[in-house]
Amino acid sequence: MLKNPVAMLQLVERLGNLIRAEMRRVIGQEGLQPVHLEAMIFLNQANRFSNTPQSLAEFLGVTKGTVSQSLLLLDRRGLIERYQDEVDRRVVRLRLSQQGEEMLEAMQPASLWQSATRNISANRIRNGVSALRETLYMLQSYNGARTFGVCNTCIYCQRKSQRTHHCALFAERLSGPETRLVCREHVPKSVS
Amino acid sequence: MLKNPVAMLQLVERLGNLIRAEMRRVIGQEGLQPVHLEAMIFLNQANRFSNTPQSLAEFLGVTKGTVSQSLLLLDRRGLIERYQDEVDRRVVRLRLSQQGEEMLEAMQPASLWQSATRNISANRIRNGVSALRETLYMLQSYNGARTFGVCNTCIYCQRKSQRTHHCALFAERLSGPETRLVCREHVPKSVS
DNA sequence: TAATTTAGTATCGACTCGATACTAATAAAG
DNA sequence: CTTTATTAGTATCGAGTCGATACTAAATTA
Repeated sequence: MLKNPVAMLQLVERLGNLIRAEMRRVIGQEGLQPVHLEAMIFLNQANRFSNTPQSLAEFLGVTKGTVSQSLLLLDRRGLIERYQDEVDRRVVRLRLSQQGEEMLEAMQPASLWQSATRNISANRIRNGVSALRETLYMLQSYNGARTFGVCNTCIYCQRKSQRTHHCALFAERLSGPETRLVCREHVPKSVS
Repeated sequence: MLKNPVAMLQLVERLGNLIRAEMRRVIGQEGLQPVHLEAMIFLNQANRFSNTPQSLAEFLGVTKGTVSQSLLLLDRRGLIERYQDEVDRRVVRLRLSQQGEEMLEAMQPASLWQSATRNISANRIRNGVSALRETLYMLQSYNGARTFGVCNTCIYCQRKSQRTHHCALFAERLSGPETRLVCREHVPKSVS
């Protein structure tokens, strides 16, 4: 019956709602919904093993049928491109279109948050990030959800030289920039 | 271009999505949506100055038209009761019905979160709560949103004796339990 | 007394979302 | 090899959200 964890939950819920409301405000005039912005943010960060409808559905926590509808809309609006995978011809690959990238760049969804956190001490934020991250990992492990972290925090990521890395799961080479992208197969190095 | 605040934003977004997905799971078989659960949680905590459709709309960050629809559904399901205010006959008062209270009690929406935070040090959680709270206050002040805090953290709440408090805004007496309810007119005592 | 504001409801259209049913490509089993 | 799963994705349906708009009725202001 600890009170602080409940307080944290309510803060996260309330902040989440405010973020969604802010998304609605920013994106509403484009005729989009919050989930569309979330999808675009994900596609902007997903690596080449994770830029599929299935992966996006897992990230958003919705069914593949639902995500298929949202992708239809984003495609109609010209914000994403869909193309078939060459190896496995069942899978569809997704990427932001030029227009999608420009829109995402233009609306800067994090700017308000940046202002809001400006006067909070770096140490307090670090502590907050740490507590939230740990909670997230626990919640994800409870329901078997993926962590969707970036490669350089993943147990499968091995540094080969100054500039090249290697993914032990997919057995493929990773460039430096690629190690900062989000992967659906991510397994966190340590749960600290 | 600080990285930690962005990390915190992404964590809050992701946790918010997971909480919504969990809500869907818990409440889906009742034929309800996440927003219905949020409304019920709010109504369970709202004080007698804040238990109205307007107040709920502001809390949820949606329009009064939208909230009116959700209330219609909750009413049809017998989870809330609506009654007219005696003084101002335009306003509708809301409260959970017996059945609504029982349902809310039964599904314990915070239980998974309690488990997830069990092994995090109290100090780290305190820091996290502090950072999140400050961010929330900043975001709320930016867009003029209400803080929706409990009376005993509000500048208008004055302690009269051991057991009775007084609200300087509404100029009314508050019982002890009432000072732990959420108010739409809440103004935080300090932004620390 | 008239004009304005406020609280709430009703209706419409676009979209989400889960459920179900489907297609097509791949993988597994015999 | 062929048959049988399994997997990735799409299509369709119904209930509901959500903003926008238009409305009613009560309260407030002029």
